[in-house]
Amino acid sequence: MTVRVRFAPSPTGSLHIGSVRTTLYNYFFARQNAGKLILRVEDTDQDRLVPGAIDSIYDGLAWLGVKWDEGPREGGPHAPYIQSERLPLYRRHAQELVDGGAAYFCFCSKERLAAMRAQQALRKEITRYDGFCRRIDPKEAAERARTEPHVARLKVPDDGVVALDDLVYGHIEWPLSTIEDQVILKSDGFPTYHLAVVVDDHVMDITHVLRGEDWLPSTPKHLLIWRAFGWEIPPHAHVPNVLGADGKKLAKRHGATKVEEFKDQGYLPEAMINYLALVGWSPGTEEEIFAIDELTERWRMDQVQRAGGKWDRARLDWFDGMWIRRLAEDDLLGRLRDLLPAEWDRDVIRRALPLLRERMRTLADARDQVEFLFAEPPPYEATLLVPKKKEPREALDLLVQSTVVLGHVQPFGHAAIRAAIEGIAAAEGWSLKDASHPIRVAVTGRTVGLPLFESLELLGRERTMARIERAQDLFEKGVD
RNA sequence: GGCCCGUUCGUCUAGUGGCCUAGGACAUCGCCCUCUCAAGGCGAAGACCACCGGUUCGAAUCCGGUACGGGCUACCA
Repeated sequence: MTVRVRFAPSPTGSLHIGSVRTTLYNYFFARQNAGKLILRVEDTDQDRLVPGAIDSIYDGLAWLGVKWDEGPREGGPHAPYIQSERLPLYRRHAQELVDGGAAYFCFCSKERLAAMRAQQALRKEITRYDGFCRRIDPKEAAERARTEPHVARLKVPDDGVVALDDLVYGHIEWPLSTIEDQVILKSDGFPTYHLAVVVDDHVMDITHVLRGEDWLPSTPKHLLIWRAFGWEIPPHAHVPNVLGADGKKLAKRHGATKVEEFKDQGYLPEAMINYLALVGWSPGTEEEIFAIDELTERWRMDQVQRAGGKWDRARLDWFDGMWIRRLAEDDLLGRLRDLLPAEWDRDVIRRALPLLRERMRTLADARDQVEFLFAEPPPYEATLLVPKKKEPREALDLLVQSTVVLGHVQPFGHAAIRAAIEGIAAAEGWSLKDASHPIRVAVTGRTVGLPLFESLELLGRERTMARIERAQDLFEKGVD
């Protein structure tokens, strides 16, 4: 039997990094078993649909490089893969349960249900459906169902237990007395999630249900539905959630949660995958840099953590830096393409790359770092040119000296430039560090940046000199 | 309230009865390297393994309880 797993997002928003992590685990599992990964869109709640959500799922996973075998756009033997397009299937199955006596029609109004729950809460009882419509004769119920609005509810036995041997969490039991007669078909004719997942997982031959831990509490409901149909229940594996820093489910208020936000911020998909895979799973060794194919090879279900993991941006940043430094030069350059103005000379950027890449946390950092090579430095105060413990006059002096010397350096390469500046520094009794400072500010407008001598080489003699001379002019007003 | 799950450095984690006076990584701090900033190297600090009790010659590891945290408790998924 070939392994078939699925990821089943609801199109209620943009692709969330928490669901990406779960999707990743499904992907690893499918791939390492030479199985199939299925994308199924669970849009049974028509009120919560968000336009563009499916695009976001496709875009996000495409960016990450996660591929699947069957889905809404790629089709497959069980199409359609969007639940709202499979309505007759669910209705038929709900009817089958009603006919078999495992489910029944319920005509209770929302008002009655609300009042009932309020009463129960008041008496400090468990709030659950009281079985009012269970007592209606099936024939009468069928008759009323023709004209009256109704839902279908699963008839849950009053006592006994349901149990699951979860591949991650182990054996779990639920007393049936705490589970209410679950709605399986809503009054708008749509199935609830509970009916739809079970029917689809069965019909689509899903061999392993691998999903987020937050589904654990509804699992007994699903188990009961599987049981009611008399279908064989596939193994289930729940994986812990990705949490916010406060330990609660990761949500918007914790900051960026959509993959597209990370893409836009210049993160590498490799880093995202690497980081995310390691929240909730560990190879059991001390290695931690893994490409998606290595993860696919190494990941094991029995190494999946049970406790939820907190989102840690700083750690993601570290992974991102590692991956930026691992990328081949051409590759890095390619990814920078859209982040840098087209008119910036790619050859210059390529030459700056070795200096640049160690200073990037994300791809978005590149622009700032190399901007001085293509544009004049932003305005700055003359005082910025003066190193600590030096006088403005001394700084001006040094700049003057440097234009003299840099005018003759041959060739205008970093080694010769360095030697020249070292020469001035020695003559003036300055440290190289201090001597570099005014020149760096003159040329870049900043006190920190790429290595200076290489930067000057990239800039070229003419522009270097022009900028240093302009810096000298700044002193005209200020000094004596 | 009820049901279920969880609990090893701030964070991600190693650890499946003796190798643990608990290892690694991120973050933090210091030193080195060094033209700045990074990167890199070295080092420090940081966890009485939630707590209490039991089993055992021996427990982070097994058992029970408690506490705390989380999830669910909808005609949401």
